[in-house]
Formats: sequence, C-alpha cells, structure tokens
Amino acid sequence: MDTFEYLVQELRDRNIRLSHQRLKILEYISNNRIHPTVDKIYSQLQKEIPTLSKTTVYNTLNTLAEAGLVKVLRIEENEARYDVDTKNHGHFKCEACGEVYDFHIDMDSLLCDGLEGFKVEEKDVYFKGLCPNCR
Amino acid sequence: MDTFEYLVQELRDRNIRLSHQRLKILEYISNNRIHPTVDKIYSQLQKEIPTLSKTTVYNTLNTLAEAGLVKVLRIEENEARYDVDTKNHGHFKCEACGEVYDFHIDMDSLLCDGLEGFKVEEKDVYFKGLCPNCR
DNA sequence: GTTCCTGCAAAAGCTTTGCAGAAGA
DNA sequence: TCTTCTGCAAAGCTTTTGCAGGAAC
Repeated sequence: MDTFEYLVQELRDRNIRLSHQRLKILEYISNNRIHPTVDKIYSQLQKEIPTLSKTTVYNTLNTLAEAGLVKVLRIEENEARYDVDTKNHGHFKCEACGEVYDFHIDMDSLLCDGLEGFKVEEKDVYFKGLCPNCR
Repeated sequence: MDTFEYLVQELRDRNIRLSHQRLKILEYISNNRIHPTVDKIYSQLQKEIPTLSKTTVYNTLNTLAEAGLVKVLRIEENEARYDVDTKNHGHFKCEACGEVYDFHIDMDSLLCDGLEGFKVEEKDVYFKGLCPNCR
C-alpha cells in the first residue's frame, strides 16, 4: 500500500471527510516529497482546482498535523513546511539554494545530559549549511 | 570576564556602536538566560527605558545575530527566541508550560547518514514534551 | 437531512522598512 | 562633524477566524 492510500485509510478511520480538496492535497504531498510550503501546495494545485483557496490548504494541513499524519517543519524562519514522513529523521537546509534535504539519523545514539525527569515526546534535528551542488 | 563584558568588547571590536539601548539589551539577555522573545525583552526594559521601541529591540537583536553574538531559536511556532549561549546545546520546550530549557548534547555522537558531500555549518536540536514540573 | 467543509474577506500577530530627528565616536 | 542609531508609523507576510453557501455522508 502506498503512502497516499495509507493516508486516505487513516482519514476514514478517524471520520475525517474525504473532500476533493483534501484528497488532492494528500496526493500532492505523497507524490512530491519536497517539504512543500503552503504556498507551493496552493499554487501547484490551483492549476487543477482553480477555485481552491489558501485557507483550505491551511485547514487541511492543520487537520492532518493534528491527526499526526504530517509533520510540520520549522526550518525556515518565516514559513512552515510539511512532511508526510513522520518517522524520525533529520532535515538539512542549504543556505544557498534554500532546498531542504532529508537525512537518516540514529536518535538513540545522541548523548544528552540534563533531561532527567523530562518526558521527551518529539525530537527535531535541523542542520544548515551548503549542499553538494552549492559548495 | 563575564558574558556582558565579553559581548561589549565584541561590539567594540566590530565597530558596532555602544548605544544605551544596545547595552541594556545586552545586559538583559546576559543576565536573564530564559531565551526571551522580543516582546519579553521589550516589556521588561521598557520599565527602565520608557521611550524604548520594539523596532530597536528587533534591530539590535538582528545586529547581534548577524555578528554571531546571539543565536536565534525557532522552537516556537510563531515567534523567535534569543540565546546568548552560542555553544552547541539542545533546547527542550515543555508543551504544557511553554518554558524552554537547555540541555547538554554531544553533537559528535550523533550518527547521520546521507550527508556525504554536504557542508554542515549549524546544528540545531529541538526536543518537545513535558518538563518535570508539568508531568 | 445533518454535519462538516470550503472559500471569501477581514483580522491578527510577528517582523521589516522608510524616514526625520537624536545620539555616538 | 559625520556616521550610525532610534523610534514612530506604515507596510509586508504568514496564518487564523467568522460566516454563508456548498459538499460529504
């Protein structure tokens, strides 16, 4: 089962309605794993759905994030990016071209000190620098 | 030499003028290591400097960040926080009380895969969950 | 037939910009 | 004196909210 079908099933299970807009947004983020911004998703899908509004994109992504089906990335200073891959992994942002890359990370290997008594529920790792193309 | 004096010397070295407002902001963030927001810094210092404007707080923090003397934290969804400690360490945000805690971290222990050919210049680690008081 | 969703317009909140007067060196 | 900084007002951006019409079930 691919990601899109999995997400659709998850929506069904949670009684979240499968509107045309939601399905298209789900399809887009499943097939375009480029950590798109709201604006990117909106401008791409508007070609197919001319009546689409940015509000709906925001609403949908908030719904998906609350349901735990997408993860919100805050690697940009100003705008959010969205990731369908909710497994733990790192994000690298190239400061030259602005591209955001995934990389594998072993969270358990990370040695921390000073979190005794804390309940850690989420771990985000953001690296910045230059990607191979921009070096 | 304490942090405040060190920062003042750094400004002198870089020919950044030591205005009354800048010195007070430096003093505040040196003595209050609570990762304050612009609003926090502004409202606290306004008691001492009634004419202070938020624009100046923004200008100053941007200047300090460009000079590498403070680090901008983006652990909040909506607003930036500022940290005088520019050494590598992790930040934990309690999702109940909103407090941001520092913790020690050994970046070299972190096992990554897929960053061959990348030049990593900055590493940010953000954890979220519940702090001991809120559990 | 209900309930929930969409999309427009407006508002909210953080941050930046333009600029005249003030302060630092 | 010359340059830079301050602070007000206004603008710029992303994101949220209110609400009437429309779609999902």
